[in-house]
Amino acid sequence: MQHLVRKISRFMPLTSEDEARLAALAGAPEAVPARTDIVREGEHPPSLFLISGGLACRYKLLDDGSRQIISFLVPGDICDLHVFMLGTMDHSIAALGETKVTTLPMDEVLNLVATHPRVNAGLWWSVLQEKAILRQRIVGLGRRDAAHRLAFQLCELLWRMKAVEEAPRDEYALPLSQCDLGDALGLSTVHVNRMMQDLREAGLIAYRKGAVRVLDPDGLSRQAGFDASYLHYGDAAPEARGYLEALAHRMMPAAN
Amino acid sequence: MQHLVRKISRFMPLTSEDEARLAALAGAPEAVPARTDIVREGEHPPSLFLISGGLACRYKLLDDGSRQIISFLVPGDICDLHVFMLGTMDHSIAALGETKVTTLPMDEVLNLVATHPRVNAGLWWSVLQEKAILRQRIVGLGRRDAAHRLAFQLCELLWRMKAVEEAPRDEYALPLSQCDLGDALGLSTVHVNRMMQDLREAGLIAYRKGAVRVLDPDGLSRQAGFDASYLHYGDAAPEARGYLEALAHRMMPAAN
DNA sequence: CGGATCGTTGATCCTGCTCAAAGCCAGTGG
DNA sequence: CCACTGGCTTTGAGCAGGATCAACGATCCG
Repeated sequence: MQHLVRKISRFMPLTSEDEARLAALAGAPEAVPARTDIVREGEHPPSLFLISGGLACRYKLLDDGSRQIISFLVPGDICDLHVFMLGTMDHSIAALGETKVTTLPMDEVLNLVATHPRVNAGLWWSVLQEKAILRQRIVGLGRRDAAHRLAFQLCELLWRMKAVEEAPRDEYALPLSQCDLGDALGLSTVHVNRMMQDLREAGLIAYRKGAVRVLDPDGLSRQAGFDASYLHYGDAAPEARGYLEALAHRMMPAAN
Repeated sequence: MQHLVRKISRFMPLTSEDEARLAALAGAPEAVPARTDIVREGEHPPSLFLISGGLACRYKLLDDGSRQIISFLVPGDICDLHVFMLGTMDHSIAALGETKVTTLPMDEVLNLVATHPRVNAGLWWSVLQEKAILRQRIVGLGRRDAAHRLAFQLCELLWRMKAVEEAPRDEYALPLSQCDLGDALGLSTVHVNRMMQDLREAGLIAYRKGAVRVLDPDGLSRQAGFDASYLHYGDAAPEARGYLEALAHRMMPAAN
């Protein structure tokens, strides 16, 4: 839960009451083994799942058996926030390495967001950030070559991990095979391997036992054409604050 | 504005008051010439722009001068709903053919969604639908070949156009060049041309003067591997209704 | 030790890109 | 009315980024 608070705080500070109420939602983290589905396409999960450790991914399987990884979920990300509104999952979510998942009861979350506008805004902001990440991935898949895509992905994960304080000294856990990476980047395993070697030989990254260390963040960013502004950290709209105060006043006249 | 109401109604019916209040927001539609930017990357638009006719796209330009079209905007889509919360646009939006744009004053929209939970839900639903469309596009770009991508895109636009009643007899306006289509599908103009010919020769579509007629929707869907469920029309979560009623009660105790 | 999974390397192939040129309009101006 | 122009489509030929296929080494684990 601390991860979620950190992520939202990157956008807009929460009050200590907000944080306390959020923390009160979370049950005990549950360990999900590597390569296990957390939510499957077509289901309608009864609660929300918060990634509180490890790494997961959204993916779809195709008729021909191939798989496309749509996005990665890092600690602080919520698997199925959208089933607030949508009936069924249109994709699956799986743990990549061993992953910790915290269950948040749907009705309590609904109650919390109905009474705590900053929490509400923070959760919706994370939806918008995810959307921005998806857009950026489309650009990469459509118009960048393999080397750029890989470097970009490593940059993005570095920034997102840093935002939740999971990348000390520019090093973060990346518990996935080159095959997984290929499924995410729209490349073959073999080609991922060769690109990875290039990055290592260029002295930009080191990779050992499921963890990446970015040796030269600036160099890697330059090589990737990476500009973190699409992640919108610290980029709240001026209206958002005013809107929230208005909402807070409307919803909780006694408390304000 | 009628388009937006139709789109939202595909998800959850609005009351006649909701519709009236929405309609009251809209000023006169303004014509934007083809190939003109509506919103540019880096800006922070002061109002919301609703596409009320024609066709627009979100896109990013890359350092090397190439362009990736991220998604298409059909009538009823809102350009910059996310600047509710995010400070700056991380991409641009341009009219493809001549497009009609209606301006919605930000503060009035904020006021409306604060008091009309069904409208609020409908707008957020459209954000979630857009997200689902982005995910599907990632799958296409990462793992489908050129023929599938093109067929899929034509299917998606057909379904979205039908949802806002802009595709009578399976025909809809597609005012863009094959170059634009290539920028959307991650293909070269030349290759789009050849794939298009294949579809025509297969008797699946006809294309003349900026309009596509889908001659065999089932055949095209089969060829594309298209399954419309990701668009989530008519797929509201059961919780959504209960949540909305609770919100409505909380926000407007007098009105309910 | 045997088996499974993953990383690495080399050889070959193919989808789709690039380059180039020619046809096809629609608009424009003489 | 016709020549000219510019944007778009169409076609052909050659090229290349990355896929595919296949094999081998490394590591882990029962």
